Amino acid sequence: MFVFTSPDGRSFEAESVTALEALDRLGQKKGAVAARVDGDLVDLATVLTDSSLVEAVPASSDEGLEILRHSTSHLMAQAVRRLFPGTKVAIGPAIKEGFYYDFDVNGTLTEGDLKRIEDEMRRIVKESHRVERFFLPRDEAIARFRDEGEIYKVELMEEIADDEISLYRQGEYVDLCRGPHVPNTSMLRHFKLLSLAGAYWRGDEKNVMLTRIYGTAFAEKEDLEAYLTRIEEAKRRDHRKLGRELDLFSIQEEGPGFPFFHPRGMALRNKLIEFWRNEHRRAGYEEIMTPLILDRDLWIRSGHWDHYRENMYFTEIDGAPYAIKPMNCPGGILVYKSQIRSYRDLPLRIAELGTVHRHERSGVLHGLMRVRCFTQDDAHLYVTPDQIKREIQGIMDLVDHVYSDVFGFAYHVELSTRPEKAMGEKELWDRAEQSLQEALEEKGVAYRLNPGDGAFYGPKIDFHLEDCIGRTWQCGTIQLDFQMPEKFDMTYVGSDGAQHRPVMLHRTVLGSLERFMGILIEHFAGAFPFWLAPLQVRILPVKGEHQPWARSVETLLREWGLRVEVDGRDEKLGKKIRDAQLQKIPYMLVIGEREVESKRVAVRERSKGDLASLSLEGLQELLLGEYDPLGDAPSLRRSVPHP
RNA sequence: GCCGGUGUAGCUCAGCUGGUAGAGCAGCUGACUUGUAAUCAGCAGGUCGCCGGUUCGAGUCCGGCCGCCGGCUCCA
Repeated sequence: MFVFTSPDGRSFEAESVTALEALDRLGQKKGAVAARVDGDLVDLATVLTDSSLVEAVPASSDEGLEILRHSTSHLMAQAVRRLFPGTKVAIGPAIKEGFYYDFDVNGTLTEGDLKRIEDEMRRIVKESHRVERFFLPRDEAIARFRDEGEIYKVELMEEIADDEISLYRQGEYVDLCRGPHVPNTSMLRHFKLLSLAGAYWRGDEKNVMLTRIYGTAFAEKEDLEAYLTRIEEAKRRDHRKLGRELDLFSIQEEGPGFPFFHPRGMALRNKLIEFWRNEHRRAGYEEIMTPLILDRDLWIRSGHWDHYRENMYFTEIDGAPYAIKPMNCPGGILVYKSQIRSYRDLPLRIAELGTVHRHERSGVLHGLMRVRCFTQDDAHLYVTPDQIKREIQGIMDLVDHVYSDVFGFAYHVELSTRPEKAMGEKELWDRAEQSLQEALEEKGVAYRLNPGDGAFYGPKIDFHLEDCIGRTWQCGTIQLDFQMPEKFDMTYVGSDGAQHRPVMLHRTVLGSLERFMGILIEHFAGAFPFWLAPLQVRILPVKGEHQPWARSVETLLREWGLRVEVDGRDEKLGKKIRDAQLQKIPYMLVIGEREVESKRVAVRERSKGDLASLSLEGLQELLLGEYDPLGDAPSLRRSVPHP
């Protein structure tokens, strides 16, 4: 006899039961899609052959959803196989917000086919097939799938070491799978196929391209609907859409990947730069600027020619070869080398808002997030080996301050290690990777390992931010580099009077102004905080005759250092308010007869609505009291001139 | 770069099975003189992404190229 116990302490004895029976007898059957037995996820049909702790996995839990989605991907594969005979199936996992399955279809699938596939899926659900696990000896399983032409599954099975292969059957459909799955196709109700995409077999562009179908599934209908609505809502925050609506920037056919910044976008960008300069001055950085175009030999020497050439643009000057810089480091290094450096100068923190050009493949361009010309908020730190960790941690603090304190972004950290085409010796890389890891662990920062994704000259810590639909983008980065100092024979004079080799840190905080602005736009849905808003105040005269006072107030607010304009159009107030709301301008100042007479303004805030009628002193207190990370910037003068 | 989709006025979109383009908003002009999310009327605006082909005739069909969108691969 075995004893089966539930987490809440109930238990019973039995000879042998299935997980489902156990859950039933422990009063936990309802809503379960699988069971957790002594910590392992298993099918409900699994026969329990030892005393164990048995727990239900409800469909709505994270694990339950994953199982539900995984099972739905199988359901989809079954439907595709029915509708498109001869289709070979590849891989179909659950992912963050749904699932996908990759197929090798004869001919092509189009979005119109998704509906048909969904209909077939519903038919299979109605047919109510049991989803059963069974095992075959490895050779037998391989032979069986090979006979059916399932070359992708065969390839996967050949890599499985076990003698027995785990398979699942639902109706006529059999798939290679570890499970667990829901016990019956009838449990799959609330799903939707979302999109169609190409995907390389095993993610390698040298392999054939398969057709991937993305979909999602939820335990409850409302959850699915809420998800679909959320995706729709999120699309309204898309920075490409808002960039056009708020007239921030544009990208033209004449320059794919080369954004044009309009006056409003420039106001935002310049404010961001001002903020950035302020933070870096405080953090002990100096600033330089280096040329966009430099002799090709420099890039051969730096290793870019060997490791980065396909991403570079080249040109010629008086018949001699030059390159447009894809990175700022070589230029920065020349500045370092322009004089003899002493250990007393270190750590040397030299920042540069460096505009770089990189040839990105056409299919990857994406609004401001992925462009071919962008300005990095770069900096290079030249340090002694024993300063490395402290400087790395200093940068991490700066990044966290900017992301968390100032903008309120959630972010995650990755440690990217030695790539395939790395420059330099492995021991140096190991040392560098270890330093970064130590810095992270000492700070207690949670991070993901991203193997093989380092820069060609060094490993890096990456800071990733999310866009409106949850895609993540690398923004900040800290790269530890032992290679360039060698290549360029960089030195400093130590206290011993001898020459020593500095270590170099490459880093960004925002990443690039372009990408960061994209994130900002999506994060705030275009409703920027007051200090960043391209236009902070719009003054709305009720009638034409109120314009003189409106203009006076405008002049005054300019004096205060604010970005302000008057809506002098011959329109009704309601229209002016509507337009200002749509432009997401933080404050509207309504000026009518009452205001002109009393020398006041009626203040409307974009999210709070009509606030109050204020005197100019009261207005100044309100506006200049708004949060501003630039603090007591001298441009904000405090006196109230009387117009 | 690869796979799928897509490309009509500044923006959002109509345009059936081929018969040389239409709406709303925005713009301009005029009237209205306006108080917290759209005043009314008129006018103007398009080589239908580009190139080529089929056809008596192409926005519509075919081919090539370019851009854009979603992925993949690659990256700040």
